[in-house]
Amino acid sequence: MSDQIRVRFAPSPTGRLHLGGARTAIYNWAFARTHGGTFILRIDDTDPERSTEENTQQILRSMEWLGLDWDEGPQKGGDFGPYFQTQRASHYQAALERLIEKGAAYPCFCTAEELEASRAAARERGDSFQGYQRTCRNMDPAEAQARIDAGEPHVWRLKVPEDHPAVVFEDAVHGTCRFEAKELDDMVLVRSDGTPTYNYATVVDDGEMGITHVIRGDDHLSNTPRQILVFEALGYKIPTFAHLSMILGSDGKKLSKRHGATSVEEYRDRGFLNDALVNYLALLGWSLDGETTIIHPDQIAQSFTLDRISKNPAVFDEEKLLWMDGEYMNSMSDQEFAQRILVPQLAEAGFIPPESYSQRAAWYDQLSNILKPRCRVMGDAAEKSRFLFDLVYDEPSVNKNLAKEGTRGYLRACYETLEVLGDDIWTAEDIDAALEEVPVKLGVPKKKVFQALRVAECGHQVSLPLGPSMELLGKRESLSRIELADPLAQD
RNA sequence: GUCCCCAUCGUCUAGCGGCCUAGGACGUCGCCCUUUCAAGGCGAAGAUCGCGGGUUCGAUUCCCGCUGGGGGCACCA
Repeated sequence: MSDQIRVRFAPSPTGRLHLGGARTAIYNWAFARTHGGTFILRIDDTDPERSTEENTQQILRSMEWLGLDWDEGPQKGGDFGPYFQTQRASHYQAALERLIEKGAAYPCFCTAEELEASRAAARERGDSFQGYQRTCRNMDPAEAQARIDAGEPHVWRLKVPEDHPAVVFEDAVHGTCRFEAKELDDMVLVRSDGTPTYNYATVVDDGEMGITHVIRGDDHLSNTPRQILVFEALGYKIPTFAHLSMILGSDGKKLSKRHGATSVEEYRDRGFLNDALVNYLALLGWSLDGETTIIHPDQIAQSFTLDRISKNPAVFDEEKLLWMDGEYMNSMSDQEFAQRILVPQLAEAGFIPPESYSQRAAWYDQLSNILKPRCRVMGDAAEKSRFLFDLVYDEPSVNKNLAKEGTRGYLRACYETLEVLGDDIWTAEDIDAALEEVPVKLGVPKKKVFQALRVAECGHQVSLPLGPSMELLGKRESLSRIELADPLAQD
């Protein structure tokens, strides 16, 4: 029974995949995976004005990057295609014909102006119902046909049964939802240009694709009763609905561009890990047990249930995402971090050739080891290790730690101590051990000595640990950096 | 205007009538570690569970009203 589950994510290619959409996709995917169901990707491109091929590709790439693999859809195919609404015109047409035959749809010749006027009048009167007044509903069929034949523009509307009872459905996250039938007017199914409306196309597709659970944004909750009416008219099995609350910006308003980065690819480009983003987004409105926060995507794909989805809208908190991304980085092995993050980042920054890992694997692994706990996003890796490739003195750091009385003596003492170390024992432990004696001998606070040396070696008063950094730099380079800094120091 | 949805620390949340002197996580603030920055360890502050009525021996949990947010009401999705 559980293997019968079929869910879909149906984005409109009117823009990039944004965080809200991504979360919806994650929930659908995780739900399908957890229950051994089928995850379908469908492109709802019925809006020719705003839909673009580029956006479609963009969305597919974001889905792939997030690791949300789909079983049916673009690039995959499937038995229920096509998976682009623009290619499904014949299905909508056929469904409309069935409705007309059943007397469940009728043509309406009202113009947009007439409808607007009627709506305005209803508002004037203070009517509670301001929808379509069913002007054309009872038109003589012969007259209607004559006007159609004469080429008069018309739309097709759903003929909601006269005495339809209230529409009641059980939403998986909201519980029982009830809408009085009188609130629902005879919605437009097909526009005068022959294209289907969203609420119609969606139902035809969901019905024909055998969707069992519709997991989507809260903004569709009010559309649901309308859609149910269409499901009924078409004789499709009505799926279970699960409406997700919205993702808000820090000001409590719906998340939008003015809150900063909102698309998946922006986060990818800023160096976030896909798994961390999926983990974070999944937790924005869903919880495993209320205690666990780090849940790997493959674990989410094994334990996702609809009953643990929260009803409240959630504020997107980038700080927490940043923290989580750091957690994912820090939990990688040195080797994985080196190959997946460090080397690519250094190559991108132009410090090393792209294929240099194998030549100095141990060196990169070692660097990764001290880098990992200090990174929140990928870019930090190159930024925090650039001093190894390109020494740049930070003015404030030099002024505060190097351009001070006595520093020349500190550096020389360090130099002399390190110089005598054999090349074969140039390890962080040896370096640290040897250096330990310097401030003691000089009788000065170790902080003064080490911060001066740190700036000499790394160019900045904040850096990776000194010993390991010098080991990575090598004896020759480390010593020459001390000499190089000599002019900056003082007696 | 009307219909609908939502309401627990600054933020994400646990809670599905007594286990709650409301738990976890991010963030914040201390302390420890320490030659910097992180990471890690320990700890603290932070929520009269939006407000007011009920129901009940007992409400964060159930019901009603209010308030505050949000969404729909299109030949947009």
